[in-house]
Amino acid sequence: MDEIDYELLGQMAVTIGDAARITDIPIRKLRYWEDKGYIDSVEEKTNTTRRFDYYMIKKIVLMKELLEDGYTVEAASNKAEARLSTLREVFNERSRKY
Amino acid sequence: MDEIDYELLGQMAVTIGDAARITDIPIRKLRYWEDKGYIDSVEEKTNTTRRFDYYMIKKIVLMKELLEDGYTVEAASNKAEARLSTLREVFNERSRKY
DNA sequence: ATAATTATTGGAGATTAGTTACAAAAAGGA
DNA sequence: TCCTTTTTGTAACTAATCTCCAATAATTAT
Repeated sequence: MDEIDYELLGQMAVTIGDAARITDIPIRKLRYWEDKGYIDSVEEKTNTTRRFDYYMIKKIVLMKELLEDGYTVEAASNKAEARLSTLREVFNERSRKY
Repeated sequence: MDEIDYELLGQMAVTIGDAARITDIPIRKLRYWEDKGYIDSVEEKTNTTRRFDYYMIKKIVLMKELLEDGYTVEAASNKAEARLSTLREVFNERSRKY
């Protein structure tokens, strides 16, 4: 009962407002990044409003650091993806089925 | 980069609608349980709407099983708390500060 | 310097999701 | 039956998010 239940974690996705607060990236910017394809929100059947899962929050935080370091948004996205590849696999395996 | 970041996880709380979907407990029932003090939503300064964190989702799922097993809501709540005590400690340590 | 590309931001108007509060209906036990 | 626990309904309201059209910065290229 100590380890994290990935089945549950995979289903826990936060709203864009919460994502903005957690990552300290404005809502407007998150939507822009999604428009451009740098980040993705979970596609759901039930919800019409966006949700961001643990992996994506992690990626956004990492992108933020890379941007402060001088990378372009695209480069930051690519580098973040590369660094989080193992985490992503875990999330792809146990992806939520709404 | 493989392990779960509890700082992040501690901040990822879902809406009541998502909690209902994830746990398969009706929204109305979740509110009733909260009214009675069997479960708690995170108190936030920013949000006026409820949020349930990983620990609470876990507790709700466990309560559901115990209820199906014939326990009363109160008993199920107590038993769930007991079983998840170590997980709760982790969440208390690294509680989110909104 | 001007033009083109990349990145960010604003706001109106509509929609969805969540809130409380009062109330009623089941279900279980003494 | 009576009392308590548990669950559910709904109305009226507030909060949060959505899309879409557009504008402004900032950076890079010619």
